[in-house]
Amino acid sequence: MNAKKLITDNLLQIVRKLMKEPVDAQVSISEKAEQGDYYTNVAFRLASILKKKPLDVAYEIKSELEKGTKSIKGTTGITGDFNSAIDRIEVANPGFVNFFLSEQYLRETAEYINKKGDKFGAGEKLKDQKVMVEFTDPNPFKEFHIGHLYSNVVGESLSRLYESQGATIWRVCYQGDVGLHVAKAIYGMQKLADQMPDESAPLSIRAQFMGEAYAQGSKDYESNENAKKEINELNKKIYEQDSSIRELYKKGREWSLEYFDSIYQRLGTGFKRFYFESEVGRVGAELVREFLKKDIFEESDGAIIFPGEKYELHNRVFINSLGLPTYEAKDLGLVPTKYKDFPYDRSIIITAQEQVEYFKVVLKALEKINPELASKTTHISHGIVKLPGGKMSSRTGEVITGEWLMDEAVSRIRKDYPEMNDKISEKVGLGAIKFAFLKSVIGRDIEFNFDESISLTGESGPYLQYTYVRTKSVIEKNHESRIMNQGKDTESALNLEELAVLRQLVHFPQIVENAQSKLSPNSVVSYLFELSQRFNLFYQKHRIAGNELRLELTRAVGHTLKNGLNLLGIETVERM
RNA sequence: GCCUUCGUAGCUCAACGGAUAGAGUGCUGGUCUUCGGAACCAGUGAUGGAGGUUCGAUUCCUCUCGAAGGCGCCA
Repeated sequence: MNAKKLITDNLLQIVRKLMKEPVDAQVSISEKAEQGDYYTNVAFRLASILKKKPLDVAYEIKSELEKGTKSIKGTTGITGDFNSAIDRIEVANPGFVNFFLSEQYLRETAEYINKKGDKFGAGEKLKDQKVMVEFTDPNPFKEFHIGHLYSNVVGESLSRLYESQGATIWRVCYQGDVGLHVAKAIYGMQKLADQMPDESAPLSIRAQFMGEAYAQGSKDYESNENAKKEINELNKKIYEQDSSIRELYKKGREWSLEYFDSIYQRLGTGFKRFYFESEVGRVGAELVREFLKKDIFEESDGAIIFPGEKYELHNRVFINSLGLPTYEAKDLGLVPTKYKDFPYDRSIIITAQEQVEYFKVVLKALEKINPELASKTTHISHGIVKLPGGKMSSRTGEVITGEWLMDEAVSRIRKDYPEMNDKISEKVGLGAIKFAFLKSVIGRDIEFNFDESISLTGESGPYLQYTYVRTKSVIEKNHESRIMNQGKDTESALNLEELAVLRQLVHFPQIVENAQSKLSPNSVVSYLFELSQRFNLFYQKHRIAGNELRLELTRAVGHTLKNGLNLLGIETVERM
């Protein structure tokens, strides 16, 4: 199955023969049909060392390869032999060596994929690895906005990519249940007490009330001196777990968490553990005080800071002058707490990019305290979701919530396709959102415009789901009409469109592996879209029913689309 | 002021240092005796600017212009 490995191994032998020093022989996927299925640029590297022309070296490599190629062991599945997998080798200006897969190999690929089914695309690179992934991180008492939704979609997809390579994943979520925002929300709850819904009210009503309460408290905090004082007092009470606010605190926290749970369920994320700031603050503060004695931290203006400036970063306060742990200290305390629960090989923390500089400092402090855990921790940042109408602000209540976006996408689908049932429109609507979020590189901002971003045609989630449905439908129809197979058609050459599809299918496992190591779900998105394009063109030009090879190919496309969409957290439907 | 990230078609996005910079959308014009038209085909159109490194630069380095984010008691 692994043609790339076959080429690489043979290439390495040749390189070793031509060169005294080891040179890395890279084999890449070609981008154009006339450039074959794989190419290597190794001739360029050799040329500068050998002081020859790249083109001459390329020809030399080609003839060496043609002279003696060996099969390799361990190539799973089909043809593990170079000569039957590779149809021909071509040299192209100014020194590329291109490899063309044989038709036999491509035909066998479709069979191979159908045998693998749901497992096609999976690898074992990270077998036995334990990875903890922290993402979404909304704050109780505040709303779940589209930024959280984006973070969730990114985190879920990265988790699935890790899982596809054999890793054991713990999804976790870290939430701020103490702090000024909570005080603001509780203040708002008190002020709006007469509007507070009953316990028995629907979740959406209670969640909406919490959003309003926070906005109210937030507004008053800035415009009203007395309110500000009062909220600061509330904040202290929260840390002290004062009985006067216990009821409201409990209620607000529960409502929020219940609401978040309903969202995770809808999105398909199963968190293994929820962490709260209230539980890691003390651990963090103790760590800071302990290492204050060892001069890792310093006292400054009554606070305890980490002197990031010593390491070309910036200073940050870990314990404020009131003696309370800041976010920094809490994050520090979170690390060993996590590790105790799940002794990971790698811990990934996903946040928006505004925390990039912040995390550099925290991780530097961690490095001084616990180098081992620091080396296992990676911070990954994603961009923010930008709205055309200006910035989103949760302080003023001008937010787009995650739920609103999901509902809006689903109702858009319902409007366009009224006969579709609710279960399907839900999957298609969420698919459109997830696709829109994952098609760009993680780390860049997303320019969000509902009409353009949540597309139902062209490069979109629904297009891929539609293509999947089409593969299913065609196979089903073929079955119903009992069109008998006209023979396996092994003699006639594959046509251009069949070739295009097969040559795309071959690369899926490599794309997945690469997407995991580069943390780029967007490369899976591009791949699946191109596969769909090729399949739809093939469908347009050729009749599938009654032709065994084409049916086999159609099935293989179906499996690949399903597996690929699954990596993006997008569900397929059988009908739409 | 300092630090980080980013400037690619009208718009939204791609492109391990590789070949003629790809898509979607928009606009123009086409395809149907429907195995699902949420489809398919053709045309249109781009690397902010100036240097440098390299066989080769959207990608790496320097400068410059522009945008976003961050910079001790928020998270």
